[in-house]
Amino acid sequence: MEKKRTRGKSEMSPSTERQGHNLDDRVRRSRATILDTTAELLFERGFAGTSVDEVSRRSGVAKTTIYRHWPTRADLLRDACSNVGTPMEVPDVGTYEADVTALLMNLSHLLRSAKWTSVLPSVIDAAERDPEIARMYSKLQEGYSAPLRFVIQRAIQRGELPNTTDIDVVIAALTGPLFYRRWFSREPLTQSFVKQIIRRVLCLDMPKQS
Amino acid sequence: MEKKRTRGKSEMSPSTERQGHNLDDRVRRSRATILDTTAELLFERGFAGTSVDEVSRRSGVAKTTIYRHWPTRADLLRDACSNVGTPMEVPDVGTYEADVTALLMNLSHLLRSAKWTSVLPSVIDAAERDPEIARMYSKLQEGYSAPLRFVIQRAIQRGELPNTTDIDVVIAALTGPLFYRRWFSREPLTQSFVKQIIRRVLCLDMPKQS
DNA sequence: TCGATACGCTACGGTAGCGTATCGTTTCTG
DNA sequence: CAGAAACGATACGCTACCGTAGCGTATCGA
Repeated sequence: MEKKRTRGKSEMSPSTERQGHNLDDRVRRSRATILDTTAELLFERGFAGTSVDEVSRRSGVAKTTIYRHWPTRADLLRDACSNVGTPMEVPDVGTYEADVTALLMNLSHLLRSAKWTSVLPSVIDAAERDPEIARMYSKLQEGYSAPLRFVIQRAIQRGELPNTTDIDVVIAALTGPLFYRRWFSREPLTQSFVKQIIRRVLCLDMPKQS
Repeated sequence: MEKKRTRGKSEMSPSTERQGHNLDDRVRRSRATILDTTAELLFERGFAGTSVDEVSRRSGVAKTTIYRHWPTRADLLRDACSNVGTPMEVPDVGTYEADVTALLMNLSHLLRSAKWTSVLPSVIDAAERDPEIARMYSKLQEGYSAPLRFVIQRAIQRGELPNTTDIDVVIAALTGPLFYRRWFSREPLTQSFVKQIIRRVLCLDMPKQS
């Protein structure tokens, strides 16, 4: 039938990379294929809709092999989730405002188009009841917010922000509305919206209220 | 299978029971019990973890009876979800800032303690793939944001805000960070945090930069 | 009181999924 | 080339769940 195993570039995930040099090539290929297919299914069907049988069918890897590498379904899903997301680079455009704008525009673009965004509610839902997933998600979350945190810290050092600034509050004030728009209100996430948020949070133009 | 009846009360969807006073007491009791238990299970186990069998076991209502009122599990869950949430009252403290503060303090309290918050990610996850649930959730979301929308509109009429204000942006800017804190960053949702968000978004005191 | 309606109980068919076992085959390594 | 390790294929047992059927019982309303 259909074997969509791509033998081209065996790209391996960072989590398995550390033991990579000691590992059999077959192992690396299997793991990569399984993880890729699992992620793909997660994006399509979410956490609850992703089964080991389906991963096996779609990937062409025998179910036996899957269980040779992950003792249980939960372990596989956790492993596959722990790599979702798109690492964002730290911009250095010169000013705090420009940095923030670059970062948030990038983020809003991801929220609009990146496939992995469709699985995030599943992960958060799972984290609500599974402490292990909660831990895994915390690491993810750290990664998401790291660039923005860096930019804010740099702005403080540069004197663009008072050193009493609560960084976590600023992060929440800036990214929270984007996340809200993507998942909670489900309104379009336009560039205009992002700019207005930035203006408000950074208090760039002052409304005329006395 | 007889569908024609002596009385005009043939099959009614439970969600459209405007004629509740005409209903058999047994029907009202059954539906209420089933819906309550379903909601309870949803809070505990989320969307995927709530089964009809378990609702039957816990509620003591026969599974047959459940299927007499909801044709399928999805219908039951959708119906049970469509009532979650806590209706918030519109405050009238006098000023825009005070109104917003009252509302957001209330919201943050709900986000910290209300049981139904644990099921919201499940609903949002389901809405990501099921358009019918997406519609149902849209109505929920409208209800959540209605009080704040009203307060903002009133402030515009009072002249406290410019009439060019984009209401949806303000709603996102104010509530987004709270939601972010509750589900995405999983940091504590303190009163101090809420106040800082309000200060920033309303640009109350500001080190206007430059 | 009496008919209509709702309910409870039990059982069932069907499906999907998890995780294991067996055994033959391929592929890496020394 | 030979042994070891990994993989594939198939089958299986088990559980949970969905949704339905049949039939007897309880309850409502007139």
